[in-house]
Amino acid sequence: MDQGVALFHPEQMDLRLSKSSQVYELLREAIISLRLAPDAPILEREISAQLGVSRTPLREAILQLATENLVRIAPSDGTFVNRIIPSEVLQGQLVRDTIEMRLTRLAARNFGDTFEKDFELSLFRQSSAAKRQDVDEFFALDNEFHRLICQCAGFPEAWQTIHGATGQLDRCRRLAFSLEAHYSAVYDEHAAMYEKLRTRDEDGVAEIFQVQLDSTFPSIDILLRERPDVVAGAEADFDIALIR
Amino acid sequence: MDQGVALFHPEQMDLRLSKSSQVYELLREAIISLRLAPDAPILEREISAQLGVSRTPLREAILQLATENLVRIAPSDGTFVNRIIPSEVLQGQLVRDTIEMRLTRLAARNFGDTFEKDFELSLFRQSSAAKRQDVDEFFALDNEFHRLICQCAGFPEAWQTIHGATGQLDRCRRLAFSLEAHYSAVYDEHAAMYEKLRTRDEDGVAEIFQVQLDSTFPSIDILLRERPDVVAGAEADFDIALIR
DNA sequence: TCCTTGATGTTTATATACCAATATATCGGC
DNA sequence: GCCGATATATTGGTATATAAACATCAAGGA
Repeated sequence: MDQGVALFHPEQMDLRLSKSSQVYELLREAIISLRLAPDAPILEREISAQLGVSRTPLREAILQLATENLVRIAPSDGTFVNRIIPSEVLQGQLVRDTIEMRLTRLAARNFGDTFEKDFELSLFRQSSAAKRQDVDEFFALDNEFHRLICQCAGFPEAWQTIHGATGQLDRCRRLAFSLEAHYSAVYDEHAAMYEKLRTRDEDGVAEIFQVQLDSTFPSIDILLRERPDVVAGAEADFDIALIR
Repeated sequence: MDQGVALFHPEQMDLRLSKSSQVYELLREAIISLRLAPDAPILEREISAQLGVSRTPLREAILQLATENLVRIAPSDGTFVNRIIPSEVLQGQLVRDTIEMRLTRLAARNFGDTFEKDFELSLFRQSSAAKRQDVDEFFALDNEFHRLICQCAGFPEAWQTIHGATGQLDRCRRLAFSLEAHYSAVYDEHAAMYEKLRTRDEDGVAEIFQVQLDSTFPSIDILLRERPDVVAGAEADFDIALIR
């Protein structure tokens, strides 16, 4: 009813996972990429029909998104995609700046040779996606790269914690990325990080990662300038000094 | 069938929340307190009957617990309480040591007088629970105290991230607590932290919090000595040096 | 003896239908 | 135009049924 063309199709799903997980991944990607825009309603009946699943797994997926504050469930009213909430973007930045930074240092300290081929494959795919200017793919590979670092640090489950706390931040980074398309800069940073990891240069990898983290702040500026409509509240809420 | 007496009763539930959330809190508390022991099966039919809710909200609660790795869902086999997983205890410690430490410092920097009464009420209730030697209550208030600090730091949602990452750690702390019952030491630390927060002494509060964080390591020793049966894997897996 | 095979029962995973509660929109009356 | 009754849509929760996967164990053959 709402859209002329359906946003979701059954063939998008990854059949190896449970239905709930498949639907969750699909919805999350749609929200992060802004294909599902802030304030857009999520109709259980409509989406379950589009995807060919029942309300049960769909509801489970939506609940998960609600715990990440990506959607807002208003009982007896509807479920809606949340706008980008400045304080939660900053919270995500705080999480990356603390845990992920610590894990990245640990990964350098404990780097094991068995990860070499994983990193090299990841970097190759990144360069490939960069050449094709494929935002979706590159952004997914960016996440995979950092998840790989968590594994390398010996705390693979920690990625879940980080990922669950950076939904709002990801929307912001992703949007800035699609507007700026600075593929090569990010690729170069990742390649440099890998070199430092491989040589167990803890301070070296931390320094580069800090640069990448700080590049979020210009992204926030871009977001505010280009798409104030997707942000909740006033510009002043982005008080970056709060976390420095 | 499994137990002579039912672990759960309908009257335990907090009616202000949704059924899913009520069941989630109840199950989580039971797991953290070890009333639901590791390897114990969680039967959807049985528990939904005990609590007087249908399988749908119960399942949603179980799924949430599964994302925290407190339970393991084996499709077509059963759902079981996980043992305490050393690497995830350390991960929880890592999370507290990084994010929560940062937030605690922020709370001191931004302390607002409106929080004074909240802290004072919390401390009063802590001392009351300590007098009564009420482990359940004191442990819950301990968590509430740290959550309050997150609020005070301006990132109330961040508690969710911390809480979701420290389930395994909490079981360990909680068990050591019930074996040691060092109520007064923890209360004194909290009172001292509040004093430092109130006077906006960032380094001061950080120092005390660090002491409290470090007290986890003796707790791990207690856990290994007294209850090796609830731990997954070998003692050697607790390689604390990994995160120092 | 050992291995394979298949029957059987249990459990989760999903689907479906239905009811309750409630927020919102609609529409009529003034 | 404003207000209130009513209709409608949506989530929350219940109940039940079916499917699919798996563990277990007995039976049977090499």
